[in-house]
Amino acid sequence: MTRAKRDFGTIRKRANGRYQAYYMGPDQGFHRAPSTFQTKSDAEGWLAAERRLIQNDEWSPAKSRRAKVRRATEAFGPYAEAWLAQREIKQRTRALYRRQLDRFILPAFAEMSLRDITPPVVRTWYTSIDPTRPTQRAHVYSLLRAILNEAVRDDILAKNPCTIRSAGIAKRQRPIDPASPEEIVTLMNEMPDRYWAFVIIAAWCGLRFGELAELRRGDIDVKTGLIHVRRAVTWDHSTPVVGTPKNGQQRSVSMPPHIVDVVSAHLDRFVERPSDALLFPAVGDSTRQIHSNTVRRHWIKAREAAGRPHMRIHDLRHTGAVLAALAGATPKETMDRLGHLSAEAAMRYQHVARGRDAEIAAKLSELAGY
DNA sequence: CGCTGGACAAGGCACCTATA
DNA sequence: TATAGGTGCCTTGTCCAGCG
Repeated sequence: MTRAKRDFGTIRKRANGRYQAYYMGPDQGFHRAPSTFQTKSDAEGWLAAERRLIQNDEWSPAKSRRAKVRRATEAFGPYAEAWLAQREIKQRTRALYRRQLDRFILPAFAEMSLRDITPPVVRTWYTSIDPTRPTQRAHVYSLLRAILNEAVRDDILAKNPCTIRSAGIAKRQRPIDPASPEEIVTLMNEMPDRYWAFVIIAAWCGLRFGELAELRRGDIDVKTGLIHVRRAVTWDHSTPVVGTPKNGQQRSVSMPPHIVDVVSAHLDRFVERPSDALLFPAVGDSTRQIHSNTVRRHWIKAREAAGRPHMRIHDLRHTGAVLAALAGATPKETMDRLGHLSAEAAMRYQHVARGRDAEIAAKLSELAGY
């Protein structure tokens, strides 16, 4: 029986002619190869591989690695179900993930073992998802990546096979294209007069639809020109739900002086006296908030007339943000006005405004005859 | 019968926080 | 500063009921 001592590990020839290898691990424990080897060089190869793991700091006791291999053959389906069940997320997000799993992810991967989900497999799957729905595609990809990231953290996978660059980022489809002051006037005039103030407040003060729909007489201070945005309405099926504005940010927005008259006339003509009377109530029920589809129906006609057939109601808010920036508001001031929490959101409008400013400067030069 | 307000589901965009 | 992981809300398309 020979026993060759080496600089890493030991190889021992057994009586039956096979070779056995073992070494002392970083954990100071004794680790033997799971089986003996036919040749000495096979044993050496095993030792070299173990040593590389230690050097790369990827080593773990062989026993637990075997457990890992077993778990890696676990099917994706059950793993994903457990992942979703254990996640602490909002009901709404859970429902979203459920749909995405059922429609896009499980049909492709449910039966596969985690180990068999390789980057090429993911790539092939990714290209099979409708690219004309980029937001959905990015979201679904993100979800798969998040689940497999958990498998990495669980030490089931060494690396996440979702390696497509930027695939999880949903780019905005349309550039921010605010309405000009002239277009705002046209849009307003093309709407029924009970919505004039709606358009003008959205465009010049940048309120969200849900904030406008929940505005009440008491929120408007004609004297100081302030609109207090304290609440917003959302819809749970057919029931209006009143809460704080998105991000929980209450704020007060100054009306530009030129719109105060329109707003004040609106209060006189269309709003009931009590301070909790809605500015834009549902038709036929003054206690109920207007439904977005009701405004939209008129909006679609108005935007055609204004030559902006693709403009959405929410784009009026963008308009408000860009106009503020154009008027010289700093990013911080724009944030406060719009109720943003992050500077990035405000900066987007600042950029658009800078582009506009350059346009205006160019027009001025034209006027001057250059 | 066309118009209007409204319900509803699904998709998309806006915007956030944490973290590397 | 970029990316990942979440969450909220708006838009779109379609269908339906009530009404003049």
